[in-house]
Amino acid sequence: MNKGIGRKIKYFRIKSDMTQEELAKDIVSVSYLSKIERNAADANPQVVKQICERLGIKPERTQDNHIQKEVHQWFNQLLNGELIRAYESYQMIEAEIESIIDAGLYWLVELHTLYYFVLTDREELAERKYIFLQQDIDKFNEIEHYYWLKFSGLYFADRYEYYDAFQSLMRAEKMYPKEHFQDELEIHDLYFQIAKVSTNLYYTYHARVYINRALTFYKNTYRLRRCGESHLIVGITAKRMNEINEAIEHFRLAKKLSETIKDDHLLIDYHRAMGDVYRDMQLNDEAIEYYKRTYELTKHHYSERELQAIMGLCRSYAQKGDNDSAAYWCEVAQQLIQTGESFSQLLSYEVNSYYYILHGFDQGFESLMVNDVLPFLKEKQLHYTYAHYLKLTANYYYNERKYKVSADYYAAANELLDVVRVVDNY
DNA sequence: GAACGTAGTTAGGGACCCGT
DNA sequence: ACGGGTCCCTAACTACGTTC
Repeated sequence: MNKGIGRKIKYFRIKSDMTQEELAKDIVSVSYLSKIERNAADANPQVVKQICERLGIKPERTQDNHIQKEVHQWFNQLLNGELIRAYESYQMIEAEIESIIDAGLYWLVELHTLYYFVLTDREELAERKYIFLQQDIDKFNEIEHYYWLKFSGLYFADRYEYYDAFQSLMRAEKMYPKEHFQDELEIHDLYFQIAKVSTNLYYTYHARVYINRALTFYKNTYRLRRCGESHLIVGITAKRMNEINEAIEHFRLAKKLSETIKDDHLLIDYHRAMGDVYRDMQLNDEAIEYYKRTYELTKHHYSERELQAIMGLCRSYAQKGDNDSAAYWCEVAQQLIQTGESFSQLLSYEVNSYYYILHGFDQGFESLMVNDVLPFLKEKQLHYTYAHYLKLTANYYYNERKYKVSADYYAAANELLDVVRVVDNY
């Protein structure tokens, strides 16, 4: 009769800073309250009434449809990335927590809140929510568990922990509760996210397979922004498979879409992707034009994208042999990092290592690699990037005439690249 | 069919265990 | 030491069978 009330009692007891002993006093024993809270005992209505009175809440369940509607609308807004509307909904939902617990939506709301914090860049809140949810994994039902895997995956990805993100998202796909969803939006969102993470891990084959599924769906359902983002990913995979013309074609499609829907982020990413292609082909002047346009579009937003644009310029000039210009942009990057905005650790490390590349190596470089960059990449299991920096370190040792150490680093790098290939072909 | 016996179930409590 | 959870026990109640 009072099934499910335990969760509500526990929530409001903790909220009012009471222990089980305080709440149970003169009503039931502590151990019995513990059972009630865990829904292991179906308590006498009189007992429940007394407990609820002490907590100042209503013992009866609200059979209100409107909150269910409200909450599911919020879930959809998050899925569609409608952040402004999601923000408004969140304010409303937060105020109605009592009804949410009653409606059995408690965990689903908590799980989506994790994703909401990730989407809105509130890293600390997201971390706290992640740790909080992690303690209750065993209480999740099938659907809640699916969302746990998906959202913790996206949480990892947001922290640049792509390897963990990949593992989590793949597990989510395996246990995707098909019967629960009427349309195919959810599964294709998952495919899209897997593709994005795979791209960051250089799992080109995986990225290609998943993004094609997502793109087909987004095309058929006219989700233009996602189409654009998908074309960029397809292009990046094509570039990595040396299909340069195909890559450029997809990037151009993304650009067209970005103009149609007036999406700045997409337009910025297009220019950067084009810059990357031309830099790969050693056409540095063309690359610089695209990176400059990217920089103009992002300038003074103090964002990750701005820093990426600057580093694109730095790399291109360095590759071109124009060390003065490269040093200038490296300096700009260093100043941007010092604004205090939180940039990805990886990008900050790259800026630091470019400083040494451009101004000459010294012990500082060795220390940066051995103490910071390499352990960081190893821990985050970013194999591909790790291999890149291992090679860079190997080069450094080679120039220092420390051939034995250098050879070891080269060997380690090659071994890692094999790991990436094996995982990607799995 | 009333009285009694017995086995099973459930609300509830006390002692103890475990992690912090 | 403290808060919370678990194990095991008891009391009360129920369902069912047996006896007179």
